[in-house]
Amino acid sequence: MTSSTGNKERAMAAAMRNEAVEQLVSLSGSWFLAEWRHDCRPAGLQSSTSITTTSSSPVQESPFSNYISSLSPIKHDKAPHVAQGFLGLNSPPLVFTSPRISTLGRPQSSSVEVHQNGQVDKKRTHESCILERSVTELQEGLVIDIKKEDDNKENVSVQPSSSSGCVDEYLADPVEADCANSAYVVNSNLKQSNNVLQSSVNGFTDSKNIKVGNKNIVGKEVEAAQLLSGQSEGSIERKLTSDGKSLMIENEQGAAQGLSDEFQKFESDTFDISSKEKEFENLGPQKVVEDHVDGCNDFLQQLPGSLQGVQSYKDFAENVGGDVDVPVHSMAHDLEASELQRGMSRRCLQFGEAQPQARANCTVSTNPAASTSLATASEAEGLDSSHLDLSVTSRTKQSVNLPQLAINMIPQCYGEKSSLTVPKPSGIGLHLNSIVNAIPIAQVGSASMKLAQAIKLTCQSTENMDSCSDAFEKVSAPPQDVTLEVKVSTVADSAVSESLSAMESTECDMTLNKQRKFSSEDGNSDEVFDQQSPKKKRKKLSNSTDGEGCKRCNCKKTKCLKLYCDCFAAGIYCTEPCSCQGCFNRPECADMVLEIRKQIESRNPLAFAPKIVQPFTEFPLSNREDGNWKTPSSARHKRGCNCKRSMCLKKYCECYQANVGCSIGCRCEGCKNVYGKKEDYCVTEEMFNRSGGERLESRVTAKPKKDFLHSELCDPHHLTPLTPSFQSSVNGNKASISRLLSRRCLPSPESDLTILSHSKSPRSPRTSDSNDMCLDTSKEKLDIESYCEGISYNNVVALADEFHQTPLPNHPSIAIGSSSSKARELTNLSRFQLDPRSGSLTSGGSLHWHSPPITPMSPLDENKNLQGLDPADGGLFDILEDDMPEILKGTSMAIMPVKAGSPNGKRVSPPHNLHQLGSSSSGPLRSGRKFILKAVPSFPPLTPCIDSKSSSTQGRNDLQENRSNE
DNA sequence: GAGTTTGAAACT
DNA sequence: CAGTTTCAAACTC
Repeated sequence: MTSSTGNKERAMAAAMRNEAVEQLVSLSGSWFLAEWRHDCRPAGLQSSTSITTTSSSPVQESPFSNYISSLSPIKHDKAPHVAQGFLGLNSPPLVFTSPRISTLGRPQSSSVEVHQNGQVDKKRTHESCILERSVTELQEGLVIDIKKEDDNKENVSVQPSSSSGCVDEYLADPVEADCANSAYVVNSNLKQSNNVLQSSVNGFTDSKNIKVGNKNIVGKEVEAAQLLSGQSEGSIERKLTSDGKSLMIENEQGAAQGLSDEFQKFESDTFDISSKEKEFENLGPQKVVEDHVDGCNDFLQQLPGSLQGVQSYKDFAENVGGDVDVPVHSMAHDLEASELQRGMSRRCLQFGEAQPQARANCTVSTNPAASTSLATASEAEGLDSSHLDLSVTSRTKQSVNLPQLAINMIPQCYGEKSSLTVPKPSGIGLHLNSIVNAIPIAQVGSASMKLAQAIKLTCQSTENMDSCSDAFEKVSAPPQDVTLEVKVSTVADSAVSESLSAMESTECDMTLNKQRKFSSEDGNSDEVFDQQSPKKKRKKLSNSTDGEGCKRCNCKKTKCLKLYCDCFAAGIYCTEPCSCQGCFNRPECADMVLEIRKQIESRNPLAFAPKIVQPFTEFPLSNREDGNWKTPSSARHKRGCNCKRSMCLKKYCECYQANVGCSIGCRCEGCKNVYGKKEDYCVTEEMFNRSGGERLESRVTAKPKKDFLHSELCDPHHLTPLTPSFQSSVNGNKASISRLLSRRCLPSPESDLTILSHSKSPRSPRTSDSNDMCLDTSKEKLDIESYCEGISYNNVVALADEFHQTPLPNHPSIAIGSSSSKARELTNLSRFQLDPRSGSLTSGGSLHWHSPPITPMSPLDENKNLQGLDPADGGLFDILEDDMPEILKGTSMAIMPVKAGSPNGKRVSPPHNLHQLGSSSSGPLRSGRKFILKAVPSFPPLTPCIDSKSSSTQGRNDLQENRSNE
């Protein structure tokens, strides 16, 4: 009887689900759902409907499946991959899944919600009716199915979940669902681990109580006399799962007097009903739960005798939480074995695979508390991991083009939400995993998994795609996105969960929103997942900050396509650790990223230049005799900071954050930078001026120090003193010179530094080459030397490479620094992506090099660079400087520090002086570059600092000495 | 974990 | 170009 009825019920449930799905679609009005339904649902539905093997088919059928199939790696991976990912996710799945599942369950929950809204009464009545039916049917073993049908009718969503009798009922009633979930959980737990069960049990006392009670009852029934004679264990389970209600009914009817007896026994048991009830209430934060509970309670109440029975059930359930669980599990186990494999299995199985998980998920989602309880820390971690895994996979797939279908299907997925979606998938994954782990049935699960992955991928990819397509449009419509995300996730989940999930997923979509509302407290699993988990990760990771180079961003609105994003600014793609939302800074969106970069560069060619530049020279200044430099390193912030309140003593200050001292370029107020005060820097400059004052003066003349540093320095010409002679030489060897220059100039900021270094560095006389080239002044030589010292470009590059996390392919970022091998610097360098090839930035001047970042343009080979650069072209030099390793190697020289570093970003036309100089020396320099000067405070070009310096430092003296020597 | 502060980036 | 707004990180509670 039961088996046949169960089949019928299943069929009914499937039909109901389909209808429900359609209804949901219509209701939702989201084309997405419709799309999904058409494309995917069939498979999912089928799977759901057809208990057994649907899983695989659905995947294939769905576009997603195609997509997945297209992705060979994924395919392979899918099973394993997904499984793993899910597995990883699995742990978390509880959380995720639950929400999703809950959403799935939600249908019920939704219905429940409706009930809450006012349909509760209906529900109760309905339940009562159902119960009555069940009473009769229970005997037959059909009760559950009937209920499902009823529930399905009323609640579109619910039934799907309940496809199989027991499951259906669980699903149908939120409470039941919860209970079912708990039961499943328990079962799964039994299969998987007791811990989960306990957590679930603890979390869902209500549902558990009910379910457990039922189960227990059932068990008792079975034990007692197997009230349902002839009923298979599965049927029994179904009855049990169906709810205490049915049991109650039975009790009332006396059909299951044995049960009643048992109930009485339970009552007699130590269980405190009141406490249970309290728990129940507590547990019932969610409307659904409450509704269920209420409904159950009401129903029970309606049934005079039932109440006690119910209470007993509750108590029993509680007991079950502890003692009962085991027996129940054992029972469930056995039953599961039979049922799962049988009819129940369908739902469960299909679910099955997903089922346990799905249920767990459902429970979680439905019952926030339950979810929370269920989600153990480990699980949460698992979720995170799963999430990570997903992200990883997505990345790995980055290149993969999502099928447009998928994209089309999920147009909205992109954007922040996409990110959200990802997690959900993970959730799915979890389900799958759990399924896989728990139940061998994996096949279906795998299929669903595949779908889920595909969906995820599509979502992500779509996001990317969309983002790409949309290009720069800002992500918006958060609300929609959310829903979409939910849908997506739900879809994925559904895929995972299979047929049931399909229906449920749609419902879930519907319900998710509600649930989220409900569960907002819990934190929407999805959202939480998306955000919180990332945050957590982020925090964890953030500490590490990738080891060094990479910071993890947490962008929410910029999509990681603006300089606000550290990753984007650093010319690297966002990575897993990032907790950014709607991130487009991914390989998938390389085109988009490039465009944006170009745009930004167009506005500020140096936008992507390393912020921290090491002076060519390590600067004598800092470490050298003078000792004036406090900064640990000679490095300085290219643009300088603009701190007003932090006094450059907090990480708000970019200089401080980079562990570099403030420089002239800084506009900070009250600078107390421990790494070097601006004043000190000025002093050094002064020294420089004095030592090389001539040059400086020529360069600086009009500009404030900063400007001076930035622009002038950048300009080789400015450096000029050298220029004339230098030029001559330069002309002869543009390339060489350019190289040299480039080196020096490397980073604009550096340029400043370089200049300083020049002035300061007097001491090191190193480079023979440099000597050759130029340098008129010994200083220059020194500078060069120092520069050479500090930098071995190659070293730098290597370091940078090492540190590269995810260098943008083309990113030309220059690692200037080379300076010594300081870890910090390295890190800095790592941040900047060096162009491995040339190491140089290409572009002339500020302009191009950016493009490279993304695109591998770097083409500029050194040669090109050199050529392009022409010593004359200051801009190129500036930019290139950094890059040119060869230069460093080879010539020493240089002198032209051009730089680029435009200080705050404002562009400055090349200083006239420079032009003059440059013109004389080499016109090109001037033309090319844009000088970005921050507003230089009104420093008299050098003077103020110089003045301050007066006291000054040995460095100056040294310089003077050097000069004198020369 | 949420809210505030800070300063860079972006916008007008 | 200056001023304002937006943004994300850093910081505080």
